[in-house]
Amino acid sequence: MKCEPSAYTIEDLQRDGKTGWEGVRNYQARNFMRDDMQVGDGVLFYASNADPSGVTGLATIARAGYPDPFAARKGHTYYDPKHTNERPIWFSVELAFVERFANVIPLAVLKETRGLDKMMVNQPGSRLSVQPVTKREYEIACRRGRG
DNA sequence: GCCAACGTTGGC
DNA sequence: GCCAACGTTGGC
Repeated sequence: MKCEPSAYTIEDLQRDGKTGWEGVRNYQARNFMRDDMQVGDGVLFYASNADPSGVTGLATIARAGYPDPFAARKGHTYYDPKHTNERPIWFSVELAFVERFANVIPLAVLKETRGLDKMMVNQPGSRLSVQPVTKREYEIACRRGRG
């Protein structure tokens, strides 16, 4: 799951312990959160538009997909008039902090790591803010992040 | 800050 | 339903 450091970081998550992941407004990313994420699933936390961009730590799914509360809040940045409580369009999950990597795994390192070549984030033009990761890729990334 | 890639919007 | 215009993402 990607986020720009100006919005939220792994340090913020460490401080908060838990956070709701609101504001995803892309249907494919929405589908991953709504349909595929289960409580206890592992999450690679990725800092985008960062220096360097890369995986900064680990989180876990603390609450599976539920309607994005801000999508129904008039006046909120994330408000969408087409979204209602009866017919929700946008979904959130809750993340819980797991671990902060001592060193960021920069994107360039992800790209050259054996076994991660098929990872979505390594495909050209891959902008989705929520992407699937295989168990194997997750484990390889963990090893890298822990040095 | 540039710009390529990509998603969304809206006129027709 | 096509597709040009436009907005956003995000690496560099």
